[in-house]
Amino acid sequence: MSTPSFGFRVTSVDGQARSGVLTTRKGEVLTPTFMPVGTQASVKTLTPAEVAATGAQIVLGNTYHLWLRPGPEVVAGQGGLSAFMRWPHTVLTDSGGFQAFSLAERRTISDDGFVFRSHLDGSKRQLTPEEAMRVQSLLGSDIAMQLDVCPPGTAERKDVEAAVLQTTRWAKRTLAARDPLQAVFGIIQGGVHIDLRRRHAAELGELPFDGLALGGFSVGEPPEQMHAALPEVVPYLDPVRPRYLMGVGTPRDLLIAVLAGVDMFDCVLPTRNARNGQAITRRGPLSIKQAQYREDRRPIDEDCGCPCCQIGYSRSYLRHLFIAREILVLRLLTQHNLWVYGDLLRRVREAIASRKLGVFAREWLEPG
RNA sequence: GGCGAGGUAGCGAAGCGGUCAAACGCAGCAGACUGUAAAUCUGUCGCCCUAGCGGCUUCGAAGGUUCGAGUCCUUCCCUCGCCA
Repeated sequence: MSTPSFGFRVTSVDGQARSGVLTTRKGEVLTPTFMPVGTQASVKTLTPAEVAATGAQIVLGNTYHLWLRPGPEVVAGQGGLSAFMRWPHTVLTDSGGFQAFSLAERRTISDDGFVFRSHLDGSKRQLTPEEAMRVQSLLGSDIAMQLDVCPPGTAERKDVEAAVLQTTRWAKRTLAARDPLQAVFGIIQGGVHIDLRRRHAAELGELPFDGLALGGFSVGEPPEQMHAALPEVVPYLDPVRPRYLMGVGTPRDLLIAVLAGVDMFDCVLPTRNARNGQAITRRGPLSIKQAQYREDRRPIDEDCGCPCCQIGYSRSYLRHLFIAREILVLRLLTQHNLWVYGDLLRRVREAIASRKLGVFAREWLEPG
């Protein structure tokens, strides 16, 4: 909690929700914040300036992917991840714990760590808590995540409990191996079990992490279970440290989580779904491929300030581009979706500052 | 005019006597996507419906052989190639 250049202060509180300022080596990040995902040192299809224009102040990179390719030494040789990808702002790196979940069939777990069979060439690679910290130090991210054990949403309680225990053991090893100049967040597991979550939050809260994350949500459990758990769990995370809900989510998920006291989010949903033809709007998702838009002259959303909507590209045109497999539409929809998230979080921060988050959230959560 | 190849669902293309409403690809339509192995994946894709080992109509046209024909025979129509 004494990492140089890293800090967090809460500036406004509205119920359980709070807005604040995260300070990193690169500058300030206003919270609540959404972090676009740039797994392989790139927010797919966009330049850093385009990402920043959506309102993002921090992006996420991935230990697992960059570890395998191009290798952390290459990135370090380029001056670190921010310099490498020409994103001059804050970068957070995920630890590879999620790949142990999403690539579960390609890895084994032991007390020491994970052994992956590389998805690139099949070679065996061992990722331990120490290796995850070594790699992230070389990547030079401003915030590193501990290696954790993320059980699927369908896991039985005893397996979730085991994951919690292992994650705590790894948390201690993580801190012993940390780069003292890099902020490090611990990851709380426990699935949808409130008691496990609270206990784990207390355990990790005792350790000198710079922030606390909630992992193991949106991993297959019904969204309502997460929605129900968040207000029961988030207030139990140390309020002086930033709280990060990993891998979440839809605009609705974000609002529910902010109301519960979450400060940071990341999710591939706006970027991946953009590339799969889905525009996210105030009124819900819009699948640009649908035949109903074939002759629709309207933009995705008249009230949106993103380049795509401001230029006035019609749904008809965007549908055509998508069906013709033109690359432009992937960029436009990615920008649009990230813009919607950036705009949403900006409004959320304003609403918290003026203590009107409840009203704001109701409007969003009950579209009509 | 002669010889050869061929006409199968919107398109391309399998099919060589029964289990063929007909493989596969494309196009079409719908859906999924939440710490990114994703510009990916899934379903559907002759017509009808009570949606089923359901009914009906199909494989250029007509006729025939057969218990049974997209598959065999005859004639006709049409494409493409080579030769005149």
